[in-house]
Amino acid sequence: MQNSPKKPATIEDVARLAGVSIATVSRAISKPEKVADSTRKKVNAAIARTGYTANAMAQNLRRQRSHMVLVLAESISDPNFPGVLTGLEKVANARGYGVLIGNTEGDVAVEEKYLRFLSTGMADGLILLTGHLPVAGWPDNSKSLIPPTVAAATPIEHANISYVCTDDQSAARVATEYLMSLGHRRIVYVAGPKGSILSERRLKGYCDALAQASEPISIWKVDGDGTSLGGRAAVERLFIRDTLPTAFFCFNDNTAIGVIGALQDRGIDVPRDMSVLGFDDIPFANNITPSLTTIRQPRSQIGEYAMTALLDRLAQPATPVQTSELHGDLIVRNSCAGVKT
Amino acid sequence: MQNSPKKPATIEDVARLAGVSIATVSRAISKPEKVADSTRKKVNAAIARTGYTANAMAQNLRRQRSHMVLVLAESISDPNFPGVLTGLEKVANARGYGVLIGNTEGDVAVEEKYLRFLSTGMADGLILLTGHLPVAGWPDNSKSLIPPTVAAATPIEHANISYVCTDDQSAARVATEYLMSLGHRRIVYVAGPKGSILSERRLKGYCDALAQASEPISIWKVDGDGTSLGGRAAVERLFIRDTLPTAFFCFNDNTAIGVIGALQDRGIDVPRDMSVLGFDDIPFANNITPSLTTIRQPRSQIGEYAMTALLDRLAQPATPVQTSELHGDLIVRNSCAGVKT
DNA sequence: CTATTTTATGTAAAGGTTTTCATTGCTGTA
DNA sequence: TACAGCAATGAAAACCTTTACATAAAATAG
Repeated sequence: MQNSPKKPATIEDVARLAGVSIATVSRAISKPEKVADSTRKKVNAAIARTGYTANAMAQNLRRQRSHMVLVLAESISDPNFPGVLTGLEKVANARGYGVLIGNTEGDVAVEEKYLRFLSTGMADGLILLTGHLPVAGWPDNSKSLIPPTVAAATPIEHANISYVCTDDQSAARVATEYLMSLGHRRIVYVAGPKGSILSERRLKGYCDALAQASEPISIWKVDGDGTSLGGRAAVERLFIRDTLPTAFFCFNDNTAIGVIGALQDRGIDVPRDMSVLGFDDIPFANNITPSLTTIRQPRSQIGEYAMTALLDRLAQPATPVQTSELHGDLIVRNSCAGVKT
Repeated sequence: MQNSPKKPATIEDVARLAGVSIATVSRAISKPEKVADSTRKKVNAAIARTGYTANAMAQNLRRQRSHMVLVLAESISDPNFPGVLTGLEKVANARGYGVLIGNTEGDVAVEEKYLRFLSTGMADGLILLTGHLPVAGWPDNSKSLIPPTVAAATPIEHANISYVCTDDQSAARVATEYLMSLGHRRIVYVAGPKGSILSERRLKGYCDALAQASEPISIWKVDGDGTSLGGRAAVERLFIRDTLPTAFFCFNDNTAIGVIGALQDRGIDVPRDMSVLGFDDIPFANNITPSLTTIRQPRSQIGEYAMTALLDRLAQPATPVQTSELHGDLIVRNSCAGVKT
């Protein structure tokens, strides 16, 4: 109720009001059992009266910890991002950490800026959603100290970096097997961006499934770029040929949506005439017509695991680098059907 | 090239190496013109050799500024969020500020947690994307100091808070006029969530347009909730009645997508039989069939304006509270057509 | 009742900057 | 020649905590 003071209260104000030393106030807050009941009560009363909150910067400076984690993302518009971030935030908050987001848009200069930021000590750890090291050779030949790092959603193979992502290969195998179980034999894989590790991993699963078939089925891969436009373009290129596939397994849902759109434009009914299967289970997968059969990435879980791995490492630097591949479920909706006889 | 040191270099290390005092090092960095050329060169060399980066916490403590802004969002999955955030980040980064994101999911406890966080001084300012004050009565009856605040995307009417958002009313009027120009006279407004300020603002614009018509057109409003399911439900309820609308103006694109889906399920062709118009121009608006005619919210611009307003206020506390309503464009695609004769 | 341990508190250093103020050595003017 | 003014630098205070160490008082053991 006091008229708002110009300056926020410091620990010294509290100490004076409570008639104790600042050390006692500090202890009353952080190690209450170390302080006498009566004093603790006085201190708490003083805190309440002054509206005191400890200055985080002073704490951080003293403790040499910022209790912040930097998340570097290629693009926050990526439909997978919100889910992963939710998971990241959930465990970060639970453990008293804040989450800082850096949106790089693939710009190396921006990445470097965030790296410098990191070296100012404003963050204790780094989560990479970019799928690559911030700068070539980092951290090995970097002058500055680098903090614990974990890659999420897209794996990064590096001795010093844990990663957690979907088990793309198994999931892609399951997806392809599902199409095969519907009778499809001409299944095309619409790939992701050139050089995408994720696309390679999914391609492998697709090949695995094909290899297991009783009769031989040949691998059929066309290029894409992970966007719906890329999906459309893939369809256009395919229709120049004589033989057409009966099913599409797409690198991701965006691609699948483009494929479906292009097929519909050509008067082809999905799933009656052709089947389309995606990957990701983005929020919109259920909103298009036909609703999309796809693999669900456990986004939130990926975030939770990644942050847990990072914070464990922060708390206990000796914790070994570990990688987890999480299971992705096949979500059956209406974009796949039995092959036309 | 030196073997990585256990501890990061401090300003003292640099000073020793350069043979000057720490004050000079500090000046050489922040006010280069205040220091002799020869010394500056020595200092820079020392900085390069040590790989020194100033400890941000110590700087912040001393300067009483964290150079961080907290962005409180209801949900980072909101399709408008990435665009706004991009704008926010753009100007924040350009002006040396970091952006911290708090995802409240509408949980008051979480909001309060972030508010406490704010009062620790870890952020200098607050951007509210939530559409409401963090806690009832805040900041008026709050004990703790509250930092400069601006609301973005959803206006908050408060004497102490600037806001920047789309000029919903004008945009909604333009949208409705467009439908009228196509010959529609039975236009239904599918509202947003109960009590949504945004929905009210758009409703007003819709009414404005109707009021201007040469012949009287009656207002027709049905409930929705801002989701595609809400849109579907609205259609179901509508089809119990005798008279049907010829056009839908929807609170947002998600609603519109639900409406289109429900209409298609009933065998109604959009736009031949009925027209549907959305609001937002979310990334997916172009990916559905038919592609969605809608109002584009200038998301990135909203973010830029909001952050500019906040940082201006931070730099110059006397800057008056100001509100901006930005123009939203009508994006004509394929979900609206002339009324059937 | 003394000697020892335990408990509660205070003092002061440390954490890494920025910035005010004081000092030194010049340059140029009277 | 002396002095004002200026440029370059350094010493030290301030920012606000946490915590190691010291001290005093109280409890326990012998």
